[in-house]
Amino acid sequence: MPDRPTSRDVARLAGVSRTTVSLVLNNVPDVHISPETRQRVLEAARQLNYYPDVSARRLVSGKTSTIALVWHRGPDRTYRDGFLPGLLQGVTRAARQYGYYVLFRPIEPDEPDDAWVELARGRHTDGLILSGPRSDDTALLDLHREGFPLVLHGQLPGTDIPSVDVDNESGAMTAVRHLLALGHRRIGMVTNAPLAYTASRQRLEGYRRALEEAGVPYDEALVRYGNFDEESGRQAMEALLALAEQPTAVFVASDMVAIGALRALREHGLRVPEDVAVVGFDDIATSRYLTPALTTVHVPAFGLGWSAAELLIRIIEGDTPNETQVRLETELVVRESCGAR
Amino acid sequence: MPDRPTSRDVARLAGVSRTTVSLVLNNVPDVHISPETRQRVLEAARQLNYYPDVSARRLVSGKTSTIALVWHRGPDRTYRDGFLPGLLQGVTRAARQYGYYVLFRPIEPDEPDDAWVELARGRHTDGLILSGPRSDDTALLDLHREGFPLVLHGQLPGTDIPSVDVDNESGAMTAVRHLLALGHRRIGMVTNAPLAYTASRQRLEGYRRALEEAGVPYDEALVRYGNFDEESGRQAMEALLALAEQPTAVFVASDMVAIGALRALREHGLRVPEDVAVVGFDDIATSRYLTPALTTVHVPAFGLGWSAAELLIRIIEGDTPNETQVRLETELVVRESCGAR
DNA sequence: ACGTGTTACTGACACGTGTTAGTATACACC
DNA sequence: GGTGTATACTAACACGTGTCAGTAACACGT
Repeated sequence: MPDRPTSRDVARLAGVSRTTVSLVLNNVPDVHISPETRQRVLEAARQLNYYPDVSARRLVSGKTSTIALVWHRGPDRTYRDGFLPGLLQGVTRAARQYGYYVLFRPIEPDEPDDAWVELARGRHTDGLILSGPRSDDTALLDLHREGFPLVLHGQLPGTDIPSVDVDNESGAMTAVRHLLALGHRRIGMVTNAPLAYTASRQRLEGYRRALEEAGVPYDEALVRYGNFDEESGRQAMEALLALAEQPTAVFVASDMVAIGALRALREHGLRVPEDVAVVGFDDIATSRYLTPALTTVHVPAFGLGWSAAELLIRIIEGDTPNETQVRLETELVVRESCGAR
Repeated sequence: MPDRPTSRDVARLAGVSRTTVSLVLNNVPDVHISPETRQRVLEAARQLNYYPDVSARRLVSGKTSTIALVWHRGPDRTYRDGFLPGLLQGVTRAARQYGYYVLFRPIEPDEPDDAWVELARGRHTDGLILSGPRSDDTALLDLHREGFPLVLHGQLPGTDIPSVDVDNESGAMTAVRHLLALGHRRIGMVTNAPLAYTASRQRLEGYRRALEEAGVPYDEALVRYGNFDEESGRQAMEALLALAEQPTAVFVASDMVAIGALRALREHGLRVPEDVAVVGFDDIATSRYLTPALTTVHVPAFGLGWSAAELLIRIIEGDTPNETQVRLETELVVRESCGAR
């Protein structure tokens, strides 16, 4: 393995100083280099197959041109795994557009929650996107206070840390409005997760407001709580079916949980959508292939990734955006399970 | 934003030289530091919340402690997207275990195929995992010849570049053997992709060998070619159903393609598995939720990621493994579509 | 002849760390 | 009392780059 060429080698070959090499290769503006010299330097660099050492460049410039995506592995594994490719593609695409690299850093359950801080403190990256933030993370607040560029994917109530998320409440409203428009009045709900999760509370609130808007009284007996997975959906649906007055439609605020709900309905010999209509949330890849295909609320994974990265890079580059709390709209995807066709 | 503390600040506070700080914090062996001094240094570092600057460290040590996963976005988008989370988790887990970071670099269709070489040439990383390599990539061969650490995910016939892949042929054999054991003799096959792809050829070869082993003659009319997506599977199945003598079972070498095949069967009013048994390949997340649930060959995404990263890191650290062509075994997942239950 | 400005470059420093070679002291050994 | 050795540290260099201050040559107007 021959020694890597440095800018010194290029300078020697071109018969100029190292400074000139740097000026030419970086296309520094407002500096005069004769066309012949410029050409000689470029030719020498090409001939030696010279690539600048990014570590040295990082050290002297103080910029890493790298952002990191920190991925907390929580209990909602399945859903988030389906979400990752889109999000990551959005992040990397925006990063590339602005000339940044992307470091991917999952935090495994056996690691401390703040295992990611070294990325910031050790100058690994110029900024961080944190997916699935915890409010008890003091390191997070410290870094934000010190002005380190951060963007959250998901919400952290009570802070002004820039964040990107989907508009959960409006998404849930759209879903429930759709069921109301189809004539349903007795509409049950299964949440995606316990109410400790912000998204769960917001989706429930959307359900509530849609009912209110239509003049349908809110009935607590019709609300059950999912817990990310299929099994929790099955149990929640069982509970709703045990009611004296069964719902004619159910809004399940997570496709994964909805899969369990559909199974419970099938086990009870009930047809979807004829006997009970179902609408989900998330639009995971599987939903379109279910029988019946699941009507659901699409979450724009790519858009979230793109927005998060773009917002972060703006902050890094000192451009202070006037809106740092980005909420993307969802979209209702009508398939078979709601009975609209 | 106050200035970041450097090792010089720590040294000053602890009343020692910068060298001593480095020796203490890196726990350099075979060097004698008195317990009191050691304690003073650690205390000073803690007090200043000192983290070493990795760019400086990288520059002087010549090591980046980073590996990159290069992700070519090819035509098999859907399948590979489902594959990414597992692979990435495997890569990052192995990386963490050995103290490496992971840079994720997708190559978009509008980029040149060798857009990733700057990662190697510019000393961004100590080594690369390339997913979906192309054999016409001369930059790849150059780097390998120069001794740059590389591991391929997927195979590149005719080179000795270390690679990690699934044993496609044996996986296909297991699937077809299963159908043979269930009594089927007229077994069709739909490939996952055109035969230009190594994996397609290998899976077809597995089908062939399993038939041969059972004394069933190979009939070219029973073989059709998929092209990654659902629609190609539907068309291939249509063609098989148009045969005078229809198959009683079909091995579809891709779950995504199998979904299309199932749709064609449904459209023809045929029941699965009663009229036609189906076995897929890949075990994408959706397969278990199909109706009927798809029997398929599980591909260990996590294991592939883990193996690739571990192999790469071994190579980086100068440990020359005697086996550089890793082939992981698949596992048949029996569900409903094969009729074994 | 003189000052001014422009062009085309270069020398030297700085970034923050790891590491080698070296120094000063203390102590043991015959 | 000289030699050898272990202990506890430090001074100085190196990694490869970006950039600021400076310089030599030359043109130009008066």
